[in-house]
Amino acid sequence: MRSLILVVEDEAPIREMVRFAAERAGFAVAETGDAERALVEVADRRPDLVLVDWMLPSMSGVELARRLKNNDSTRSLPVIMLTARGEEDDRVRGLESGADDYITKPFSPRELIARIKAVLRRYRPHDDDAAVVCDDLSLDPVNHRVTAKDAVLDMGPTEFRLLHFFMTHPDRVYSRDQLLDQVWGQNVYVDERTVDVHIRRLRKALDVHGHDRYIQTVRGSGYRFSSKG
Amino acid sequence: MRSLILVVEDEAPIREMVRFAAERAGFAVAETGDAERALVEVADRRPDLVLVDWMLPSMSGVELARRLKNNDSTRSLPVIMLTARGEEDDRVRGLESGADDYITKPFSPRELIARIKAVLRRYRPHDDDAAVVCDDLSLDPVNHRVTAKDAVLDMGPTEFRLLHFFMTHPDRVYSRDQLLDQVWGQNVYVDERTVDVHIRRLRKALDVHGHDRYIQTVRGSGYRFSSKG
DNA sequence: TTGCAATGTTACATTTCCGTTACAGCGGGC
DNA sequence: GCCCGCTGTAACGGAAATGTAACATTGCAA
Repeated sequence: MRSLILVVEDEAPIREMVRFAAERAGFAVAETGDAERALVEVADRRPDLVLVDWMLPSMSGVELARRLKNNDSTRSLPVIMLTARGEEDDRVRGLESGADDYITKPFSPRELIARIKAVLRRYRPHDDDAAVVCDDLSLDPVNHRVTAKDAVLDMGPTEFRLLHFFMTHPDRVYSRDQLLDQVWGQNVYVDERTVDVHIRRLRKALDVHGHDRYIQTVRGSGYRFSSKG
Repeated sequence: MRSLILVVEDEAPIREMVRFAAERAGFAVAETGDAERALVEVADRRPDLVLVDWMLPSMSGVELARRLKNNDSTRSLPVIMLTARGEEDDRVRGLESGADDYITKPFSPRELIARIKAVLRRYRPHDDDAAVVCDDLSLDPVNHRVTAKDAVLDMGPTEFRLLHFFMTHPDRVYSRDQLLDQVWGQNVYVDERTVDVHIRRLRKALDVHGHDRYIQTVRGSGYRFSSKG
């Protein structure tokens, strides 16, 4: 049985409707009205999906979504945002915060189910937390640590996620768009050239002694990580 | 230059805004108010994306999306639906009809661009990525790499696309015009003699040892790629 | 063979793409 | 509050790729 967590302020109609719809779709529903509490629930229950109301007492829904997406252990958790505001700027901020989709209130149970299914369908589950080894490199997702020949490499979070993606998908060219999708998130709208900069930073971090031979540029297409030097 | 087709009834604000946003994002915009006409435009212009208004005179946007998704040649074409607020049931039908996303009016240029980019990013992996092998040559579209007897051949992007087309259409004569259409694009006009130059460059790249026997000149007609030496 | 048109080859200016650096904004930790 | 690390954007310079033109060569026909 799949499960979802509903984070919503005290709004009886919404709560009842979501419960009705979700249970019809085969989801177990847990709910809380407090964002801090929601973080604990997520860690505890490990749900398949989180529904977050835009307005929350202690923390905004945007902030909650952002926190979930900034945490490595919850990044792969789909988040749908509930919002009453038709003001488009807020909706963009909702998407940019990392939410995978949003629904504008009022909405029907049918729409909710359709969106849940759509999000789960297009969501690709992240790889598990197994350590990854390529040639001389060893990456430990749990401890956020990369070592090359017993030397611990220093890099930022984005560079780490980028390297993690590369090491789990080696020897294949990825466009900047695809990398943004996979490493930054599907609803993040940043300039493609940002990838270049982080590639540079990652190369610098990997370049312990001598030239980095892992990341290759494929002109006009993107970048490729080579598993064997 | 990427292009999109906007299918919308006579609504000047929407049309102007989409045009503004799309051009800023580097899209050429073609528009029509008629769904039947849109199907023709799609076949003709082969756009990268279609924006469909939910309300259309001759055919509903839902119906148009369904038709596009039921046709093999247009199935991989991303469709975004534009819909007025408050019709959540319709929005569900929009998603179920096969549209890849929808935007609720009113929306900002920023949101539109974000959604367009997200949808295109999602679609990129559906590119044809089957390896092609002819005689001694092996072409890998994913890695943009060509090998001949374990030797990696070095060539530019245009030469690569040219060779890719040849290897997927061997043993047939193509005129310079046809090659420009297939390899450069339908609405790009460059001098026909440019083909000669790139043929030359490709021949040079393929000419590892001895004379290249793959590309033959058919005087007065064009070039032919021979699958077997 | 000669002449002409088609094609091969090379050179070069322009454009596009990428590496690199600098910097401002933002959030977290103290 | 302040400092500091991380992030995304902009700007600049250089390298690769492209398209055009000029010249050389080939092939066909008269």
